[in-house]
Amino acid sequence: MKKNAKNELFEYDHPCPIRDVLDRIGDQWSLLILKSLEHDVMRFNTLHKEIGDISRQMLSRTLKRLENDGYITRTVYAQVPPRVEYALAELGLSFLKPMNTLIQWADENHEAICRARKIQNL
Amino acid sequence: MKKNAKNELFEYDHPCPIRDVLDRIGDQWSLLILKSLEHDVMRFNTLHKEIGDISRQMLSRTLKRLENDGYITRTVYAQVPPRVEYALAELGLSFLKPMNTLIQWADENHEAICRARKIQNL
DNA sequence: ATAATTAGTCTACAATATAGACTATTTGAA
DNA sequence: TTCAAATAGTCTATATTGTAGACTAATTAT
Repeated sequence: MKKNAKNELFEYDHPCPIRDVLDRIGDQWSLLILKSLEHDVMRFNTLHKEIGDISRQMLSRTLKRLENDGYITRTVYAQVPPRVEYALAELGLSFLKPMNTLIQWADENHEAICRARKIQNL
Repeated sequence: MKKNAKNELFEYDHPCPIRDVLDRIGDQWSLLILKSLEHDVMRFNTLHKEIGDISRQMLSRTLKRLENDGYITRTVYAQVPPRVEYALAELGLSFLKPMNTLIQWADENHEAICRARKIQNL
């Protein structure tokens, strides 16, 4: 078990970096959340509405994981009703580049995939 | 509902290409499978062993989806015991580029993520 | 007094994934 | 002959995960 810069214990789950990163951002929601934060700081409910079909529980969990991994920051303002803002952290910012390469590919190949895809319940 | 080149009906799920692509490859296993096929054609059981912690059912399902979307091909040889080979199709091949950009990022930032990460059950 | 607002949490239920037994068919060994 | 081995899955009972929507606390606006 190792320690980070702040002398906290941290995990080093997989010897394989791909696995380690994918286990976190390779889920249904992480990329969508990061993409939503690309241009703006966002509040919880705004994200919830923007993404549309995520449950509050999953949004909450995914945000916590992303924060814990250093992709985003969470800032609480001492107000009522509460104001909590999520923003990309340095790591999240640097992740935009490969993520957008992926998204660009998706854009370019969207039609090809739709054409290849037969109707089936898979 | 539209038709593809072979005059089959196909789905065009989302107006948003990112969603449409992510719904398919943004799961726990697709990227790992595609990565496994990068250099070699592979058989079912070989993939199962190589990935290690995927259940046969999920491997089977994910392969079907990847095939259905045109990322991979499935070739059955008339032998006993059966021989079924999975390989990257054109779309899967073209997907390697953005995927490897992502993987390279993962490699480069693996340590930073581990350092940022505190031990928690998230 | 009451409603509206926010960022979540909680709970009962629904959907999804897992492990591991099972299948059919042939070859090769005892 | 009879048995084991091999392959590509499927099936089923169980375990894990996700969902919808009610709920909370605190304050402002009506």
